[in-house]
Amino acid sequence: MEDIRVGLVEDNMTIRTSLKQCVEMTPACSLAFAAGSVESALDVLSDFEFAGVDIILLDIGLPGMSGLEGIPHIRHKLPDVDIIMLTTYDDTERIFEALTKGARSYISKKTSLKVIMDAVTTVYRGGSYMSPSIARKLVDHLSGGKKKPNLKSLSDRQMDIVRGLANGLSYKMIASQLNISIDTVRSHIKKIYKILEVNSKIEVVNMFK
Amino acid sequence: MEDIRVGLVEDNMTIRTSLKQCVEMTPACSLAFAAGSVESALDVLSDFEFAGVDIILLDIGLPGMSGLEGIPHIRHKLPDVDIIMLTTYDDTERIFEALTKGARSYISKKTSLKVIMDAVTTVYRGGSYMSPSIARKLVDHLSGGKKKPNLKSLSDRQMDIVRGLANGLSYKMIASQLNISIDTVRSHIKKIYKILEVNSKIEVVNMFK
DNA sequence: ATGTCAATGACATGTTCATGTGGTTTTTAG
DNA sequence: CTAAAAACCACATGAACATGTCATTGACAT
Repeated sequence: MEDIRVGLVEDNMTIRTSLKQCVEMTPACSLAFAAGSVESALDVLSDFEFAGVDIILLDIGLPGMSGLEGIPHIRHKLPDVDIIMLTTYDDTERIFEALTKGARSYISKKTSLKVIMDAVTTVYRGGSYMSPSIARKLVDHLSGGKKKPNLKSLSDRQMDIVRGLANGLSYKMIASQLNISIDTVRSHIKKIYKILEVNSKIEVVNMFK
Repeated sequence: MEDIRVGLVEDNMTIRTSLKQCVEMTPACSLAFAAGSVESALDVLSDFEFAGVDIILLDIGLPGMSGLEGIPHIRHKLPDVDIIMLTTYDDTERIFEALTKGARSYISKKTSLKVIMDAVTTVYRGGSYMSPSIARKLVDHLSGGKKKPNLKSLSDRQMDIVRGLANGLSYKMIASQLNISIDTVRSHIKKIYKILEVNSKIEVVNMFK
C-alpha cells in the first residue's frame, strides 16, 4: 500500500483544515505537516529529523514570502519533493513562473477536493495534472508564442546572416563562414534592418528567438 | 443541449470504429466526419457545403501526410476548429511540435474512451486536457528548459543592465533609463562579461532568453 | 529585351562597443 | 568597526558596428 506523505502550506485556516481532513481521509495519503507560511514550513522541514514529504500543496497568496518565492527555497531543502501549486490566481505570468521554478502542477482552488487528491496521486506517480483552463493557457502560450511574422519576409541568404548574428558571430566571422566579403555582410544587414525596421543586431536576434 | 460536432482522422479501422461509436453514443456529441487521412479529411471539408466541425481528433501516424503536417492545413481551412492529437507517440519533440502548430490537446491513445470524450467536452468549453504523462513532459520542459545557471550570480543591478541589453538598448539608452553614467554601464558590463565568460552583448542576451 | 530584385562587393564616416586602468562612495557581512 | 562587495564615475584606444552611396552580376518575369 502506497503512503504518500503530503505537506500543506496554506494560510487560510478554513481551506487548510478542509485540505487536512481530506488528506487524512484519503487512504493512500498521510499528512506530513501543515503550515501557514513558507517560512514556518521551512522551519518544520529543517528543525528536527523529518519523516519526509512526497508532495507539497503550496498556496501562492501567503503572508511573508509568497508561494512563488518559496518554491526555490523548498526545492533547495527538499530536491525530490513534488510541488503542486494550489491557487486562485490563473494569470499566465504566475503559471509560467511557478512551472519554470519547478512546480509540477498548477491547480485552481476552485477545483474539487477529490480532483485535488487525484492530482496528488497523479503527481506522485510521475505525472502532472493541470486544470483545463490552466492547461489551455499553457497551450495557447506555446502556439501563440512561436509566431515570428516579420521573419517570413527575409530571403534564404538573409536568414543565413540572421543565424550568424543569433549565434553571436561578428560580421567578420559571418563573412568567412559564408565565404563572402564583410562588405556583403554589411549590405545584407542593412537590408535586413530596413525590412524588420530595427537598427541593431540584438533587435534582429530578439525577433526570431 | 449542446451539440459538439466531432471529426475523426484515424487510419486504423478498429480504433476509428470504436471512436465513431463512442462519439455517437455520447449525447452531447455527434459525428461530423470520419476520415483515414488528412488528405481525405480536407476533401470532405472543402468539397461541398459542410455542416461544420467543432473538434477534430487527429492521429499522428497517418498514411500520406502525417497528423503533424496536417495541423496547419486543417487550421487553414477551419481556423476555429479545435484539434486534439490522439496518438501513441509521446516524445517531447512531437508534443511540442503539435502544440506549437496549434493543437489544443495531446492525448495518449492508451487513454480510456471515456476520458477522451471528457477531453472533447473540456476543449469545446475552452479548456485543454493533457494526459498526466504528457503534462509532465511539458512541465519538465519548462523547468528544465529555462535554467540559466550562470545568471544566478548576477546582482540586481547587473540584471537591470542585462534587461536593457536584452531589449536592444544601447549603453547610452540604458544609462539614461537607469539614471547613471554611461561609464558606469560600461563598468557593469565589463563585470558581467567576466562573470558569464562572454565578450559580446548578444552572448549575454542569448544566455538568459 | 528590359526592368526588377537578390546577392555580391567597395569605400567612407561617424557611432557604439569591448577593454584597460584607474578611482570614489555606499552597502553588506563578519 | 572594518573589510569586502557592489555601485558609481572618468578617460583612453582600437575594434566592431550602423549607415550611406554606388556598382556588378545573374535570375526571373513581363
